[in-house]
Amino acid sequence: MPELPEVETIVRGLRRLLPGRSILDVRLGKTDFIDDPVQLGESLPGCRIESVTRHGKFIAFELVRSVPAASADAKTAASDVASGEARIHLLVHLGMTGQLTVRLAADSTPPHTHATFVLDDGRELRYTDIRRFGRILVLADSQVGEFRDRLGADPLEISEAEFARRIGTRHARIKALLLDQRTLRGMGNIYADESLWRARIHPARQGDLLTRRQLRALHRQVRSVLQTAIRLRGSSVSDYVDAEGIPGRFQLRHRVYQREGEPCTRCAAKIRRIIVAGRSSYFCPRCQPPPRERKRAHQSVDAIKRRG
DNA sequence: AGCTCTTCCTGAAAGC
DNA sequence: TGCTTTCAGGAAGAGC
Repeated sequence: MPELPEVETIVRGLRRLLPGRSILDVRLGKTDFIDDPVQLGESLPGCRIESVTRHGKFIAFELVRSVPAASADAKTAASDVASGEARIHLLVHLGMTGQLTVRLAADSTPPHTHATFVLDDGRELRYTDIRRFGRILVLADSQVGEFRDRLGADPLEISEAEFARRIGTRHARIKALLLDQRTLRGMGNIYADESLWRARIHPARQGDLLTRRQLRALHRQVRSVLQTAIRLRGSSVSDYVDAEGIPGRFQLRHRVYQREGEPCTRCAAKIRRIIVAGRSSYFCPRCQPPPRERKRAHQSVDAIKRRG
């Protein structure tokens, strides 16, 4: 499943292929995962791709209209985006099984290809997504700031102090916090588990019960794991491939993810799997000791004491 | 308000 | 063997 390193790898690939190209046509299959398919089809043709960036797990294409929208009639003129505003943004989230690839128009189209952006150089940008957990939306230039602000900090850019402020003040379990895109943008299940193992923190620990030392270790390991994964072009589990259809190699470095029952590479204890925040969470029961089972009242007293 | 649970979807794998 | 059931997971929205 694509998380920050996979999306970053895809963005870097697309960045070499797309800026300068124009979108001639949009073809859609199933559209239940697209915010406004009519708007998507009407507002993109005639746009030139200026840049490709990443907001958390969203891939963002900055588009500039080089010719007037074909259907700028009274009906579509009411729409913010179609009404001739020059700069718009196409945002794509890959969900679980989404793939965004650039192929020659003549190349065969794989099943579950639900959006095809026909380019002006004989190629196509294709969105393929078996489960359709992804999302495609178009935003006016004026809406992008607000959209970004609803997401949390980028884990590669966040300072240790900001990390501690966002995580160390929260009651939720650390695994839930790492997965919450409004806290940090871009973390997913694989890198949450791998970071927690490296920082020796149990996934069910509460954010506000982590020590300063643990917060510091987690901040460091989150960044380290993500940077290493980007270097190896992401993790290919399930069906992830980058913009050129190439799989990543970080899955070979996984220490806990999908290793239930196998020995911990640090201490040889058997890796366990539990459900935290509705997600499979893999951890080493010896390196990552579980929080003590305590009654709620005792937890509160402890939390107050710890805060001093 | 803040946190957790449920739901969407498909294909792989387990179960019978 | 072959059909049926179960499960995985990102994030919106419901529920507590």
